[in-house]
Amino acid sequence: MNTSDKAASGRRATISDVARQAGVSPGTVSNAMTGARRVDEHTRARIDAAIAQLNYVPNLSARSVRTGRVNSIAVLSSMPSAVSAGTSRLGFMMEIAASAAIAAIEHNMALVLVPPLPDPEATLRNIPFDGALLIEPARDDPFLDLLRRRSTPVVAIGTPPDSTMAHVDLNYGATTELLIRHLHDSGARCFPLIIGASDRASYAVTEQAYRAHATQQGMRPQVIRVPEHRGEGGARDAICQALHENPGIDGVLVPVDALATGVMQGLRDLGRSVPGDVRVVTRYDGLRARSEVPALTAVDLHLDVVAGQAISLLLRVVAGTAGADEVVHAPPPALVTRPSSGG
Amino acid sequence: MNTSDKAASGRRATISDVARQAGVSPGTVSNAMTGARRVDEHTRARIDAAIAQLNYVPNLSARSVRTGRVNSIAVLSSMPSAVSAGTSRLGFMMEIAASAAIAAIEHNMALVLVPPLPDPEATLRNIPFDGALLIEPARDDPFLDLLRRRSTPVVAIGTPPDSTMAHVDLNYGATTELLIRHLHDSGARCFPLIIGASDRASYAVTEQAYRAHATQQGMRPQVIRVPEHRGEGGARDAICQALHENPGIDGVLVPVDALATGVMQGLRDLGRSVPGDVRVVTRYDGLRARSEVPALTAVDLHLDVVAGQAISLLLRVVAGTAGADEVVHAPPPALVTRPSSGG
DNA sequence: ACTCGCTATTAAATCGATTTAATGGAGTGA
DNA sequence: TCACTCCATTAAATCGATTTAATAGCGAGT
Repeated sequence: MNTSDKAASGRRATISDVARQAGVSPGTVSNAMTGARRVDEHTRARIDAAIAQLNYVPNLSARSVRTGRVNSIAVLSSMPSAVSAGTSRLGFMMEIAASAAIAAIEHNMALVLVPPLPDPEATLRNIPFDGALLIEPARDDPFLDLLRRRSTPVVAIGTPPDSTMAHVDLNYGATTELLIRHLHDSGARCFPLIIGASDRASYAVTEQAYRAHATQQGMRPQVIRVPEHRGEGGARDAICQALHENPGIDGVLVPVDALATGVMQGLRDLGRSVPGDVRVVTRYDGLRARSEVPALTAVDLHLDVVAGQAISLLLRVVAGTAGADEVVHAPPPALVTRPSSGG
Repeated sequence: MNTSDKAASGRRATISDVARQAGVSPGTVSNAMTGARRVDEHTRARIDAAIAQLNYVPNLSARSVRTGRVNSIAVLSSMPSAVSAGTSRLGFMMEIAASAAIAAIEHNMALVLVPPLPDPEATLRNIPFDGALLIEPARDDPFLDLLRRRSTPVVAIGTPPDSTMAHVDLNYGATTELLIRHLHDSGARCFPLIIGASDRASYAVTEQAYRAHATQQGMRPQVIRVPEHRGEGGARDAICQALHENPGIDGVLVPVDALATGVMQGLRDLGRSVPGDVRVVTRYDGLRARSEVPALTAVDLHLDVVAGQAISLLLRVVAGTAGADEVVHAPPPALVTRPSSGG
């Protein structure tokens, strides 16, 4: 059944065990497995037999020490968990992660999940990865700085605050215009924009598109910024106050889904009907948007495609065949009409 | 700013660079970092200073070669993707993964996502992990066999088909009884059970509880098994045929959410109203159940808690402080009443 | 003064792979 | 026959950490 004492002693077979069994040197086994150099056909056959016989599985850590690559990609999001997680912990990040995991594995890369945490530095110190997917980073994103210092390849999903970074463009402008036009078409003439208070490109672009629409339509623009860490509660308070000051509000543009459910709570508290009195639209078409009553009109961002684009861009950055500031564009967003806007 | 030529040459600092800078040996630096042995207070201070100065981050692969541990846990699901993923790729697995990632990181473990794939063997060969979370394994689960051969520690979520394996008990029996009682209370007197065709403990236990109810209430039991790979379509066909043969059906117990949405499609096709003509209940309260119209009555399985239980059990199995057949019990399931059952 | 024990430290071995530089043999051409 | 190239293979160096076994220094006990 076997060759040496060591190999029989129950521990995992090593490349040397295989080499001994096949009557070759470890280097040759390595070449046969990785394909780094040619190996004679007959020799290769003996090696393959030995591998099968010893049930050999290469030690990936040992390989990584030499190659300097660990074959894994991290998905990072520093969005406060009040927003990114919520009760069911699903959402934007997990939807991307699910598709990214599949795309990654097709390139023999593992996908590791790095949830938002109080101490990002200590967290990253213990997780090995060759590159990272960073989800909609804010300007003061704690992960971003760490990754820069480590000079780890990064691809952002969504335009990053400083544009000197490879990313997948999520078409923030087109998405906002889609939502605004729909709000307008569904009869809304006076609607505030509710966004988070941190400095994200998505907020900036959204605000810009919103203000453009307002001036064009002669609507008085009202941009409400809610601290992200307050989550739903902050949005609820915000809409209540806004309606108190201006009862004529007949719609709300609230791109972040967690803030949207907060708005819905506020409207229920005030006894306003949706979509009768107020039409509500949000951006991300996730669990929250769909299980709200009534369900929220949202946008299909094609996140499965986006995840695939991000992974292949990242792999190219890691390999050095793409610049560290290359940009790819997500497919055009598509409106998903639901009852919250009268659809 | 630095010490040796090598350290200045732009490459990542190693433990030797730190040692040189602090005027000690690499072994002492290692001891200071890992806490394996005592290190004098003053020495430690010099080492900490050197670490900060050189921006040293330990090479995790090198560490792993020695320790034999890689500090990561895989989440595996071999449920065919027609069921586990679906359009939006969310679901049971991702909900567990999200909470498990947080629980894992709190123990300095990374969580890697391993989606269902055509070639499980090749997949696992390239992913390093110390232990695995296996989601509701079937009897012929391809991952299970691989993990056994590698003698990798595993914890199943949900009772596995052969019970010789550590797992978190998801209370299949109690869950089914909850759903059946609710169906009965909502007026259903003749309802089939629709489950997948593969050999899972959840199906077996569910079927048993269902048959017990049937004999007790004098209802003719009808258990319909749908091939899992056919997903929604299979369930739609199944309910259509069942209603054709027996128009008196006034409810459906369909625990798998992907099959439940198939049933809803079938009922729409036949023009049956839900919950008016037929009451429908499912088990997993995910995206599908919530975004169905009308939304489906389901069960809160407390998956966030379950994920935490699974991770800590797995860590104990890895450490050897828990038997490879230990069982922990999930919190009792709670009914989530929705319109599909008239709630 | 001498031994014993204890602590902090170090030099060297080790983990399991990849990669480099060296080697031997076969084939070619003059 | 000799010199030369080409090829598959190997021995040894290497990656960066941890761990073992050895050592120096010091204080206490007799």
